[in-house]
Amino acid sequence: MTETSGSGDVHRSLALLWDPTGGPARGQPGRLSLEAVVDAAISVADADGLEAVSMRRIAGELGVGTMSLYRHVPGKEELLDLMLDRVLGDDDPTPFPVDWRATLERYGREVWALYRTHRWLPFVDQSRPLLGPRAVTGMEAVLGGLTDTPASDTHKILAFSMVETYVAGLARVTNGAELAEERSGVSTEEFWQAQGPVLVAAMQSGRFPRMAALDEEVFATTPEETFEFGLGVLLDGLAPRLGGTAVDSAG
Amino acid sequence: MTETSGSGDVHRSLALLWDPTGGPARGQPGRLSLEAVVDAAISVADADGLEAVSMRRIAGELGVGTMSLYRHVPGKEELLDLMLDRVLGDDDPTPFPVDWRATLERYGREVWALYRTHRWLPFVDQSRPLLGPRAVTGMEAVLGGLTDTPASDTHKILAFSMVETYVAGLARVTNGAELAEERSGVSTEEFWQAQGPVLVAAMQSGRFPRMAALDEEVFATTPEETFEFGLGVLLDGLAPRLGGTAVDSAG
DNA sequence: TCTTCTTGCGTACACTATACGCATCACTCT
DNA sequence: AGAGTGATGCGTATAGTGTACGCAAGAAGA
Repeated sequence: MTETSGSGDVHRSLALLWDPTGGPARGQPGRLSLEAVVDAAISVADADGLEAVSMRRIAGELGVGTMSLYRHVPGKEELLDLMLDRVLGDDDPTPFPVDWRATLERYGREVWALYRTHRWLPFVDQSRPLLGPRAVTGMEAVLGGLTDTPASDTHKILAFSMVETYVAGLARVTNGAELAEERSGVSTEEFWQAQGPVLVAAMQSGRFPRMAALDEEVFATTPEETFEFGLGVLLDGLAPRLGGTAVDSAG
Repeated sequence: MTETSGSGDVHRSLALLWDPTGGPARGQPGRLSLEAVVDAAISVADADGLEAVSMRRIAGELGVGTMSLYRHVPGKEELLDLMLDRVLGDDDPTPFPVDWRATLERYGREVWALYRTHRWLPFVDQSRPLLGPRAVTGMEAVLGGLTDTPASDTHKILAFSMVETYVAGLARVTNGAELAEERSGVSTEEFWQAQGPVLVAAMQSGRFPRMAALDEEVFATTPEETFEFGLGVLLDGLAPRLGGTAVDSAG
């Protein structure tokens, strides 16, 4: 699976993000809308993955010509940015408790759930995130939950984005494995078994004693278990930097 | 930037990874070799990024016909897998100290350095990692450094891959921003300034008081500072699970 | 020498994004 | 009502992608 880039024309994308009003009421009304295009793209991505999202496919899904899409979206990169902001959800989030640990924990779980629902999401490049209204709203809500820590704003942002980065990375691995399984028809188990013979030979060579001694079930950890482990590590590691108090738990 | 997938024909790739011998000495000797193809691909990726790595481009770089590459590599996905194992370096790594914290710290720094040297690397999908000889060698070395912890093998692997996942995620963001800057000619600063007007308007709306109150320099953290923060958090968070002792440091 | 096997590669096909230009139609102004 | 304006939908064309197929050339074994 190959990475997909966002961020084309910044001004144009921002305008579409913050001002989705239907434009001037001159000329033909138009049966196609920006919202319809973005929604169709998300449907395709949810159903068949990010690499199935092509302009032809979206247009076909909507029953219009391919180039008609370009009347509402500057290009594919901008479309991806719009998809990102769209899936963040419409409604105002329920406020976070004023408790940095509970806030970051809930935020981590929400992001994880979101990335698991839209499995293409962690594969969209976010190195230049366009700040849409929903993204800003969500960030504002998280900041509201972090007001109980004496840490600097810089540390708050660092903590916030570290949770995001880790969860996105884990979701990439998890979703990638699932999608590869569905697409190739080769299950993850079969995939590792296919590597078996070579690995067995390597193990028997005696060059990798510690790897050879590993129990097989070591790699059987479920995504949810991995996520819980990781989230716990993050919160415990952030504690000395945000809480000023001792570590709360261990697992 | 769009995500690139590895993992095509597993058996074929594994054979190429572990047995790069030149094949039977029948027929024409052949001036092209697997190693040359992989090296050329890495050169292109280092110079112009992952999306510049096309079969035509690699062939052109080697002065051969495009389809000649397919005599040595089953396809592009397999080529990416081979590139991955190749950049892990040839030589045996210097052994890790028997100290889980020092080991994971050094491992994290090495992975970070590697991902920063080959900036395309964190964009290659690793959800189905092919275990090449160099990858196995590296993992064996890390396991050797983790023998001082009473934690289970499962927890060792979890800790190990958590460092990998986080560093890869951070490198994706960092490298992605740099590459976008070089490719588009729009600097990161200009990019954020382009978002300025819209964001200022949003801030002045009063709907985002906490975001509006953020100091500007909050987003000026350098990649290295972010990495150091993250690595410290990880090690501190892993301590109660691996060390059985109290937290060592805070920053 | 003749057969066999391998390499190199030209051509073709099915995809991708998107630049350009034209016909169509609705609304606004005269 | 009629003319003018401007946006919409979209057909065509271009430049790129990965790769299946088949053929010519040449070296080693029989």
